[in-house]
Amino acid sequence: MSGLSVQEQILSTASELFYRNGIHAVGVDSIIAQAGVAKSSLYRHYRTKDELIAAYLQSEDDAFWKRWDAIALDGDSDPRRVLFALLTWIGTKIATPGYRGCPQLNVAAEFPDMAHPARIVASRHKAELRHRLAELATKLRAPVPVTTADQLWLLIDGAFSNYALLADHDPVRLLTNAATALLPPTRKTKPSLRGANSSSTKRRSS
Amino acid sequence: MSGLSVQEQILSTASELFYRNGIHAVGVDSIIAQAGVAKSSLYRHYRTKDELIAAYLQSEDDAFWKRWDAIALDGDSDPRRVLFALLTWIGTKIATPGYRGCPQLNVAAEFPDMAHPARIVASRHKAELRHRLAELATKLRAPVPVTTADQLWLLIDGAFSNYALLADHDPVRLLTNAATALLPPTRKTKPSLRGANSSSTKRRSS
DNA sequence: GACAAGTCAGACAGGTCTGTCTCGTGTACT
DNA sequence: AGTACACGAGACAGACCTGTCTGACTTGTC
Repeated sequence: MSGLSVQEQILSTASELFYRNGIHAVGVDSIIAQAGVAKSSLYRHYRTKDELIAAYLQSEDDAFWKRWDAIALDGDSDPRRVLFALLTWIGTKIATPGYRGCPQLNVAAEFPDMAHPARIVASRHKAELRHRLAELATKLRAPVPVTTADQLWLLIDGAFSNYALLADHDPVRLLTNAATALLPPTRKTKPSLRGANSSSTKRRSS
Repeated sequence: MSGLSVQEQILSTASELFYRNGIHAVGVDSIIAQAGVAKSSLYRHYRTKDELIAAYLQSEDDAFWKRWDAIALDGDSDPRRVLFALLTWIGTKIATPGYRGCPQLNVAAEFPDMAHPARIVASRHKAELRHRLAELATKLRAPVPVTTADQLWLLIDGAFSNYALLADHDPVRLLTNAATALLPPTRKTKPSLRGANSSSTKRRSS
């Protein structure tokens, strides 16, 4: 019924448990129980639990960029609209019930050792985010693209980190408004882009 | 020699170990060993480990606001200089060797349960940060103080979360530049341009 | 001196953790 | 038919976890 190979089943189950409960709170015994596989199967496909954690983050990384590309390569060539679509996607994720923050940041917070295999994946993920934002900022003709990219980066990860307190405060609008403030103003006297974008919602209350 | 009461010694040692290694990686046995106290003493002052974790975050909260007030109430009444002094403090912390991120965010990432006593302390801490930033934004005459405050909040926590990748990239300048871009311009000119001043400093190294 | 409380030291219970190992079964391929 | 191997089930080792309990020592107070 599952249609997944044993290895896929292990990774899929581990990912869900890791993300929902945190790494240290999830033992391999509960993973194999929920996945319905034998412990020997888990250790055949993953040499250690640490390796499984790294594989979990790697799969999250893959899924993240796949979705990113689906939005960025949507056919819309206007970089500003692309950025806002990406921020809308991220803000929507944060407001989704069951969301628990960025997996990469969560694991990084749990493992101080920068040499941990999962930590290496997480660092690479954030470096990639930084790189892609810099590309976007360049297309957006920001005066110093790397600086603008870093500002957007912190904004996004700050939103990820505070998902619990932000979910009720329209993170989409918060992110898009902030991006508008950080980006160079649109030249032509089109008065349309100042926050009316993507979130024509009501005024925030408090 | 320590001059600390047994309870203070326990909390101090636990705080250091918790912060450096993460909560789950630190057992009470290692805390009492390093603190040089008996296990019964620990459990006399703290009913459970969870309570000790909450006390740890509470003490970090206290220290954070004490330092914040020392900067904010320094005698300088210009809110813009106050904000920049605070951001400089935070950016400097991030670039300090041994820094491991915001304790509140780290613990929050490790404990999904919002009802966990430590999680309650962390939520209160971030709500307080949000509140104080809103006060500052009001003094700064931001058009919508709460929005500006939230943007600064995400910026700060984004920097905290990425301390490892940011330490080598001048977090002080990144934060202050971002704040400049987010705040209303200082000059009494028309409030039409924003963000153009973020590139007034010298070029980033990379 | 008597008593109470704080403390240290450590045993102990009951559970969980990661990782190894054995054994029996199914299955695909030759 | 024979072989190789992935797999499930589970015992097992050795370590670690939180929390309780006992006993001896010290200190302060009456």
